[in-house]
Amino acid sequence: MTNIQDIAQLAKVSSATVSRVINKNGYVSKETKRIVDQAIKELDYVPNSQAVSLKKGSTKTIGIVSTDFFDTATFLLRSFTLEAQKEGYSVTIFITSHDKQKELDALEMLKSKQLDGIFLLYRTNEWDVIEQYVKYGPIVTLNRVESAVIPSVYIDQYQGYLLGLEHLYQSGCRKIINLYSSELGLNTQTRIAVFKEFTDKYALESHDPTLFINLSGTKDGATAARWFDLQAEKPDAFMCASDSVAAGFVAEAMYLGYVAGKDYSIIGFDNIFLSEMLDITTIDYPVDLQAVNAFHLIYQRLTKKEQPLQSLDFKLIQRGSTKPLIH
Amino acid sequence: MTNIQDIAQLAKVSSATVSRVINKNGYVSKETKRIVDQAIKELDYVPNSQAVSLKKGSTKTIGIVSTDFFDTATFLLRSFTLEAQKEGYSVTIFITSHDKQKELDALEMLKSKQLDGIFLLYRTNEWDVIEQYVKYGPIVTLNRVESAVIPSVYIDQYQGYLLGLEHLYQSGCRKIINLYSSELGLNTQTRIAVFKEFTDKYALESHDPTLFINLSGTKDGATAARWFDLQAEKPDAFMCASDSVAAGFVAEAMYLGYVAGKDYSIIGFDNIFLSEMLDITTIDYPVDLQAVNAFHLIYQRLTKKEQPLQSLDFKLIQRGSTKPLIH
DNA sequence: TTGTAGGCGTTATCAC
DNA sequence: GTGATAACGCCTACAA
Repeated sequence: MTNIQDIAQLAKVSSATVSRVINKNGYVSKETKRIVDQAIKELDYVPNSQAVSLKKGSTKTIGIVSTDFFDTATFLLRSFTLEAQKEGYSVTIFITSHDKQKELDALEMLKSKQLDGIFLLYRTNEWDVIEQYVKYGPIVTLNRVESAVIPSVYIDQYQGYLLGLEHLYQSGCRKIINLYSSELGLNTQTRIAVFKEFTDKYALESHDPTLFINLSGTKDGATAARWFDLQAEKPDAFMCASDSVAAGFVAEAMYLGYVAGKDYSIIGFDNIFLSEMLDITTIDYPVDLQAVNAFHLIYQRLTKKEQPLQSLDFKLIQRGSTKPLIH
Repeated sequence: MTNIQDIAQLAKVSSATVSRVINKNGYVSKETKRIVDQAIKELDYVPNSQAVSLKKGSTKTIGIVSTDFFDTATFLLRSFTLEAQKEGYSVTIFITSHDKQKELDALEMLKSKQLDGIFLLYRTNEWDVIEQYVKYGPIVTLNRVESAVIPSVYIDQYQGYLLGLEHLYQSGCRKIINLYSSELGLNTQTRIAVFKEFTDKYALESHDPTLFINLSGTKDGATAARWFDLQAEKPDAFMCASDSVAAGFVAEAMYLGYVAGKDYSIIGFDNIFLSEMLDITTIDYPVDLQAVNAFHLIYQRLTKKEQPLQSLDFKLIQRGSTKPLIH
């Protein structure tokens, strides 16, 4: 493979001069620059990035680590990568499949200098073991975490969730069921708390949260729809933890003969294409901005350059799966 | 940062010995191995992978390049990464957004040794410029391409598509409309040809293909459904290029009052969760195996180790969006 | 404005 | 079995 020496030889200069031309630093006369550029073109030369990395101590590569890549994770991956590319960084992905060792492998790459930083979407190891690695490079996470060393782009779903509940109330719903996701997640905890506040405020009927927990995919939504079908005394409305669940519910309910927005109301969460496709009211929040912020946090720590973080707001996207407001 | 010299010093041996211990090659006595391992543990040492890469001339990293990452592309990404991880490779992703330069940037990384190989999902540049890069490392693609140097894991949709058409015919449909995807794609060409054969065989009515071309997302499916609604003389059935299109059609048609499998028949393609969710008959083929094969092709060229490729078969997944067969 | 030379951290080929 | 030592390809003081 052609290297910097070959260029130096052909251009009849030293390798140092060639390096200066390539990196555009240090003095080099117009004429020699021309000759060197010519030689580079002639031999079709491009610097060996392994050598550059070794010398500079950075690979300009950031890892994105998750238990798996579905739904929102793929959107985050996409936005994060696009943002990283703008600054000349590459993104390499790590799927842990809930395997602690695999997550550690990725973390070790930070230590072995293969990665400059890590965006950890959904973790598997305990926080204290993950924190051990921040001394090797910046780690940013999506999870909510109280850590002095690991910043998070987590956004509290409190506001968004309340937005949905209020909308249901204003449109006349009085018996609302929550479809929660992961049992242990802090989001679920938040939702349970918010729902209690909400039912207290309007003196509404509450329900046992444990009956509708760990629902995350479209299949879980379909299961909930079949439950709905069997009830003698049916609830007014469903508040879902994700669009996937809402979509699964709506699709299955449709086959059972129930029309969303008429026979019952339902609200999703995330505003991905599923809710748009099935005309489901949902809560929107900027997933892409979350990813952009994650990159900026890492970039800041890497370069000391400040990059402003965008603030993230929830928005209710009103569609056909809920009734219009009562005035 | 602690390096191999530090270990050598602490263990009172030379760096060469330490290297032997780490790489498990060459002779080293049980006792010294013990001492060295001890020192490594004590200083929490891990080899700098940049230096290893430089020395060995490989980064154990493969790039996956696509215009974007949606739908099937994310499944391919996922399966490919899982397979690569098994052999100790990392995968870094490149989104070109149809920008030729961005695709070239990724290709250049092969040249600059940052990547050992590339899996090119959806290309942007012409094949002859892409072929220039195979001398720097293996490139495998998903597209169908007649190239001596770029192998493809493409599978001819002929069989799968015919499977769908025959099913429609056997269940009584006589006026069938095709919803094609990308105008220039070879898959579309294949489909148009197969459809002609099919209509000739059964002496059925054909239709102008250009009317239903470039349909790829759920929105395009919805548009087609609205067209269907407006027709005085309606077709029996729709054969779609993807589940996304079929799903968009079914969802929109539902809101317009048409029930799939009753008022019309429709078949998707890909068998992703969308078709399962909306109970749409579809054509299944193993996307994951395609990705696995892609990795194996790259791996073979990188290591000279043979890895058997799996054969890929189409399968009709019969669901509620088509009528039962007539006996 | 340009060249020399040392070093980034590792591996591999020699000797011993 | 083990230890010097020369690469791998590049960057960057420091000299000239």
